[in-house]
Amino acid sequence: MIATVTKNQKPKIATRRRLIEATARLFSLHGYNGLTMRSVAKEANANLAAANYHFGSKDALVLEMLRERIQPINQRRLQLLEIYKKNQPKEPLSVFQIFRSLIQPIGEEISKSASSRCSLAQLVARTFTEPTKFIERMHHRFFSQIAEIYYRELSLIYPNAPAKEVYWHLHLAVSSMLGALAQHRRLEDFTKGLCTEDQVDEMIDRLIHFVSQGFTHGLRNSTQS
Amino acid sequence: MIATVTKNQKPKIATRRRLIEATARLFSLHGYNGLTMRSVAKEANANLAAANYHFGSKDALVLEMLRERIQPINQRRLQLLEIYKKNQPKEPLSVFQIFRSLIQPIGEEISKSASSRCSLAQLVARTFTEPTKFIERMHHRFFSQIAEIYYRELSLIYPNAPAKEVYWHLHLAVSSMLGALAQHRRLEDFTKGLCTEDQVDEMIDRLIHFVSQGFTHGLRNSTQS
DNA sequence: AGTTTTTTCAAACAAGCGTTTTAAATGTTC
DNA sequence: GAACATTTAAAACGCTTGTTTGAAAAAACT
Repeated sequence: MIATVTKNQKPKIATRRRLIEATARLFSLHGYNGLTMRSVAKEANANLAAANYHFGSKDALVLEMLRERIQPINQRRLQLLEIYKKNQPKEPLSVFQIFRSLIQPIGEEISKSASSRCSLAQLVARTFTEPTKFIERMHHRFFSQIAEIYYRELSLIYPNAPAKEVYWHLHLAVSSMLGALAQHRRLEDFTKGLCTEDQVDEMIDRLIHFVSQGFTHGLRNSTQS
Repeated sequence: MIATVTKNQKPKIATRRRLIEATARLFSLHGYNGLTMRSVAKEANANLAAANYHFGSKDALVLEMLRERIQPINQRRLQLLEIYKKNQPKEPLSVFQIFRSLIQPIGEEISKSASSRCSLAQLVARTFTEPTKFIERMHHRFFSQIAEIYYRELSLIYPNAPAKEVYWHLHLAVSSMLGALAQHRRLEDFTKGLCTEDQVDEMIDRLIHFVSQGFTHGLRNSTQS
């Protein structure tokens, strides 16, 4: 039942790859419920049964696709945090640096996948709006630990601030980030063409500033050390 | 086919009401695709055919429900803007007041509907993530004009700022608002119980501050008059 | 070579979807 | 009470969904 490659590790990985890529495209366009096995098969030029053969179920297919997309972003986040820390071993990170490390990697991945730029933004954002149970599991698996890391970094800057206060604004910052990613496709329409959807770098840059400022100035009892 | 009440204006409005209420609950929980006519009928203790009889189609049912929810909020927004203006006819509105008028009405409606507090937040937020075409129509019908009004108000405060700049940050502010509404249900989980989901007023209050600060300090060339 | 494993393919499965259609039941008006 | 419009009720209509099946094709291995 399960595909186990014994020796030659690359017998015909093409189909499996195409299925995942197609899933990513269609998921970001239409969400979980809007994605059908038949549409995936068609988009990937594969047979309907292929997806079930390679992944077992629709859930497993989408989950694998998400894991593949999200994990590199999270690794890059931690990497950026480490880089910033090494560059200034004496002083603690700034709020701006922290949110830069959180948001920048998404921008990098969006820019990397040249075709259909906003699809990854849509994908990440949709991950937080889809109500399905398996997405809930997803969050606990991929986002809960990284959220904890960022909470710790921020509370290092505001050692006297109540934990509740830091959590509140981290929550708002993350929500803003996700909202901005989700709404990005509407940018051009919303601004009557003044801002175009392909200005991903500018969006990311502005978003980092926006969130940092909101966090810094919105924080009550902000007894910064 | 279409229900037209001739004389006695309230023949049996109960079913129609229950259908809309059920639609609101299920829509905010499961989105458009996750909402089925059968689940609506069951939730409303009505027959499967009742919804189609009263509204004609699933689209029309959901659209009517959304209209009923969104229009009072938009009216209240404009009303708040007018009130603030009357209270200070000489000086222009502040950024804080503008975003207060934008966000506060949602909090009021959430608090009003005592049962299932976060459902309206979910509902409004979902309205912006659902990809369905009829929701796109929805936006142009109910949100495009009010977005224009808020752009004008903000550009009154920053008369020298480029339109693009104001649009950019209004977009970010609105995205943050929607993100915060969408993520509200995750607040308790995200903050490990420190912040509870029923603290709607606090969330709204913090959100207004967060967004105002992000807008004010994030704005480049912010030559405030 | 031959054998076995892996992959593809077309077809069918049961279940759920929005909608329509019938009829009966209920309420309203004269 | 009769005639009417309005509302329920149950069943069925096509259609799409995720998944399974069984045989054919391809690839890998000895």
